Amino acid sequence: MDSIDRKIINRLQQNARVSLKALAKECYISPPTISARIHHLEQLGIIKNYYTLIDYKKAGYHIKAFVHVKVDPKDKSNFYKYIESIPNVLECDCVSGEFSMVIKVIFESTELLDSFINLLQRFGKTNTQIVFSTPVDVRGVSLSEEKA
Amino acid sequence: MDSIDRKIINRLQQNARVSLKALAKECYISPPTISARIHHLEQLGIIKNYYTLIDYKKAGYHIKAFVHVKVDPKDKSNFYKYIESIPNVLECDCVSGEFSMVIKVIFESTELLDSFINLLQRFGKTNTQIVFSTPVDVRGVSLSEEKA
DNA sequence: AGTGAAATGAATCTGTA
DNA sequence: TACAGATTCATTTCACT
Repeated sequence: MDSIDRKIINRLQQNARVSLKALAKECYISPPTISARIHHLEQLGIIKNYYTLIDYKKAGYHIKAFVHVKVDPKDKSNFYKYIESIPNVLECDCVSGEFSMVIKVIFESTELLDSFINLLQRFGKTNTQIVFSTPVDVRGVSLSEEKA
Repeated sequence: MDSIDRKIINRLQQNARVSLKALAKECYISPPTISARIHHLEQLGIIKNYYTLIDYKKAGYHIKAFVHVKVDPKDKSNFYKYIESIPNVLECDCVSGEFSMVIKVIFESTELLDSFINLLQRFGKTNTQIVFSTPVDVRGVSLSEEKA
């Protein structure tokens, strides 16, 4: 991981569909080298996936929420299996604090969110935050492009 | 938005770098048509961005956390400007409940997270959840490909 | 690791239905 | 809206530094 790799990663985070040619120009190295570096970063697992961000509201998902669940440690593996299988789950993290799980979900309506929460109750107490607006939408980090 | 558009969106969410040719084959229509549909979806704002998901730990960001902040409504616009400018912020949502803001952040160390939280105090009371593990990492929704 | 030139393969443009 | 064929453009391979 040198400064060129970091520059490549930064550009790919901003736009995953940027061409090798454009990257080559910006990094002052040739397209074959860019290609080789990207493959290397993929192999190392630093680049995990190329993902398309869509407007969920325009796709009919009007409700976004963070659902917190207090899951008993012994139910964790069942919980993980269940939560993975729900397509409405956009992310799930195990965190410190009273509620051990944070789940980011989207639903077409509050009714569907409600029935999801009801199903979750079997794993433990829940607490839900409805999202009103998103001042900073899903984005990547800018890695420092200094030599370091 | 017909079933072909939904199929295109689903594939792009799984892999933003899939070729038009591959998409054309899977949707049983020609590459130029795929291209036109994608441009149309971009124009409508349904497709917002193509984004690369990286392994933050491997990039040196060992700490991920959700920071909740109780922001006074009159400070909101200052808060938005500030939070937008911090590269460590991966997402920020305005939510219901006692703490009006949820910020997803990554940092190289707990010390850097701590100094960020200190700076946030000027906007209001904070509460932080450190992420231990991520059972479901950032992903998209599968839109139904049925005719509907 | 890096390159330039050739070969391959993909995306766009033009015509047309 | 959709297509097929021609052109343009990007990506990969390869021989070489």
